[in-house]
Amino acid sequence: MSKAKSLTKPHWLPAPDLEAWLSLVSLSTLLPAALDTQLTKDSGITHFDYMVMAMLAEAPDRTLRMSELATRTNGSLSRLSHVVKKLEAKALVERVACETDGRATNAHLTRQGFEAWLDSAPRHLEEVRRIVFETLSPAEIEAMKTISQKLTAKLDPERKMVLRKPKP
Amino acid sequence: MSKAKSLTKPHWLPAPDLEAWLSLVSLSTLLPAALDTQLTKDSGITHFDYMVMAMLAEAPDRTLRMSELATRTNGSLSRLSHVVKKLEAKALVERVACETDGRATNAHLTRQGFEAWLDSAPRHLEEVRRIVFETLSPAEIEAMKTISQKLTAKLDPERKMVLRKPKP
DNA sequence: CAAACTTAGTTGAAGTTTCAACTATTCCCA
DNA sequence: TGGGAATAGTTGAAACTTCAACTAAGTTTG
Repeated sequence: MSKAKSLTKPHWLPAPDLEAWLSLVSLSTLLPAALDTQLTKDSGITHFDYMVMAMLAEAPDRTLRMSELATRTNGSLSRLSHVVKKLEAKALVERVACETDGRATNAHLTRQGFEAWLDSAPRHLEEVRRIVFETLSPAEIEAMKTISQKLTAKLDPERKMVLRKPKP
Repeated sequence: MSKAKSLTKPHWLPAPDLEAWLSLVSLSTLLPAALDTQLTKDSGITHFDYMVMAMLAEAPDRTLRMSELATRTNGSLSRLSHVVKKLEAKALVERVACETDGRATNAHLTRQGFEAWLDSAPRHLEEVRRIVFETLSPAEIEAMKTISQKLTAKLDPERKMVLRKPKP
């Protein structure tokens, strides 16, 4: 007998794989939310703001090209541009035209921005320790690193997610 | 000699731990973005929309309480309410007042919503396979599950992130 | 049983992110 | 060398999420 369009539900992933997948989805939903909550509450910044400041703080001269900063924070150039504008309004970052390339802009973490980052870091890292390093064994931490690196490599094969293809 | 406020950078995480942590941060930034991109392009929905429909599709009667649905999708009730309103406007979901509890609302996946989900699932799962299951060994998949479960347990100790504490 | 509290959900505003369009500069190569 | 293509970045609008305030119904307890 012929069947009408089937209403069978597509668990098209074997049950154990589905469970593993959903646990990863939960993690990548809850983790960013938790980091934003902690940083907003304690320091009035988002986790993305924190990462922007952290990457600048570690860079020579506390300065990076916008596009390099976008790559290091895994953000789009547009997202970064909006966020840097906001941080500039708070005097935490300033933008300086690049002298050797007229198209480029350098983002520079101000002294005040550096100190704000320095202030926020201990409580943030405390939270990171609490969530991750108190929870996992050294072997699990190593596995987490390997797995995360393999997956991000698949997600961003060129190590450059800031790619933008214009229309034909 | 006494020092002014130190400007030493706080790598307050041992280098190997920092590397492991940053790889997890990258993953939980890039993964949701990749899922949204695939689903938006192929099916015009976000990953959160997909999860809402998936959870309803698997539920008896394709129906769940809003608060239960929020828990299963790891979203806030407010976020869910906005999204269900949007999906209702597309006739993919409908809201039905609960008869046994006057405060509660049931979300129900319409026939049309179920078919839309069914249409989107194969391409989505193809992407999930490509990203995760083609990339990791069975042992790594198992490790990913264990690690994700431990971390989400730490992030959401009550299995109920929809908690809201009113002011004193 | 009624006041106080808790639970369930919605809403509008504010903040954030994405998307597409745009400007300006540099690179390439014929 | 000059014109097209690629690169770097910005912007405003639309879409999405969070936050705080709010309504309404159920629960508890003095």
